[in-house]
Amino acid sequence: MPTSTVENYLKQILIVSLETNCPEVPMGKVAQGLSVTSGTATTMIKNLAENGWLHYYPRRGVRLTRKGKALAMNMLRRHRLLETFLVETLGLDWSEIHQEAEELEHAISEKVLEKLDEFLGRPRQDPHGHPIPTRGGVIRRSSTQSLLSCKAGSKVTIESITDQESDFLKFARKKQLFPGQVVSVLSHEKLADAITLQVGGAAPFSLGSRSSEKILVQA
Amino acid sequence: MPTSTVENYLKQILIVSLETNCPEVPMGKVAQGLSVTSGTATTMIKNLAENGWLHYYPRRGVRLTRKGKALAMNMLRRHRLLETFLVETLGLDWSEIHQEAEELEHAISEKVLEKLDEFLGRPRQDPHGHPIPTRGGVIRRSSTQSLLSCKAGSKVTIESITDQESDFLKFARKKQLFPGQVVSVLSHEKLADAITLQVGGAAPFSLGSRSSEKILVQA
DNA sequence: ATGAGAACTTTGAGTAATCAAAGTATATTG
DNA sequence: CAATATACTTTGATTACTCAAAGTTCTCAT
Repeated sequence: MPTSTVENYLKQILIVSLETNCPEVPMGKVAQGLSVTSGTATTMIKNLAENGWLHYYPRRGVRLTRKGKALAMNMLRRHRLLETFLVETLGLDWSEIHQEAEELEHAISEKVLEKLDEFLGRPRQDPHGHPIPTRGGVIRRSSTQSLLSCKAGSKVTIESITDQESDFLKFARKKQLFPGQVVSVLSHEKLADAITLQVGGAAPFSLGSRSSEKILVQA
Repeated sequence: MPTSTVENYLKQILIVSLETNCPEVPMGKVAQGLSVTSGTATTMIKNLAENGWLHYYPRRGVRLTRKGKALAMNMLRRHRLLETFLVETLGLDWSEIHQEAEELEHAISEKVLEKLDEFLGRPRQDPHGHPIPTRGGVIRRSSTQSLLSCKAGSKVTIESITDQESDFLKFARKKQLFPGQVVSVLSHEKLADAITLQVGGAAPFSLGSRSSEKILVQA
């Protein structure tokens, strides 16, 4: 059984490699992400390599093995399911759940995790809008997701606008809604059929479901 | 912040002192309850004493300070609330929750614990029937005795099962021995060390003293 | 191409927890 | 009371981290 330190290192490496879209992660990022000195990271990484969690290329970086990636994905799944639980079920604030989940993810068993997933209705995204890996360790690409399905508090990047109406596109452009833009979902009132958004530092505004489902986003 | 090892030692000492109804706990019980060698327990206890968690009387035993008892009670609260959550909300089996809670209790924050308590409707007892300490660290005691002290012919209600062994709990459930069940004591042979019971309409069966003293009841 | 600085590794030491085995005190029992 | 068994403590070693500080390699700008 891997210790929670091992779990943290692997998860951190996975997160960086997903962020940078590159499987090889430099040592500096590892040390920095885990708030340890670079010497500590080197020692630990050599140990992880010996145990088959990753490949270590001295002075260049690190790359997860299949086994390492599987565990890291599982940690991401745990983390994101727990965050979902903390917000959806217990009503904790969006801003305070990360640290909580960070602790709990090492303590929850596979069995409890499955029950939790079931209880939550097998959510596809956490409250931040990040995709939750499947039990098999796969991240379903969320590009088909529309703004309509985003939860309040999530932060998403616009991928495309699925409408050719020039009026709508003009409106979208005026509101800075175009691919690449980062949008904060301030609220999502299902009953009022309204999503309130903010783009950059501009004033917040609302969209109805008709409009928001035309906007495809990525977490 | 105490480590989870510290938390475990203190909780174990509290449990034994509640069971034996005596605040002083011998080293042997500590080592045994935590599955460590006696030497390990001695070393650790000396360290706990230095940090004000307990008083250490060499070759006699150990007694929690107010500070130590407060933390231990808090651990018991965490443990029992988590067990309740695992059974009530996630539907885990009664017999498998102890080990799960054992891990989670060290990872859950005070804030999440309060939200959980609220979500569960501030339960007073866990699924085993054990009382859940209040936030202030107080156990509301009810007048209970063990099945061992019941006379032939009496009819009692099970309040709790004071054993965490998964095998025993499975057996107990098979025999319908769980909190809330009404049990008729058909006979109690002191010399044969056997108590014969009937639960509901099922066939009568017998328990030895070892087992029957683990079952706490109310008249 | 070189020398300064960044990025990384090595070394030596510390902490928290553990065990096995040897040592010591206390209780029991002949 | 002495012999033994039980309960406990001490000692020395190990594991899994961690840091600070010294040492090494690489990159890139002049």
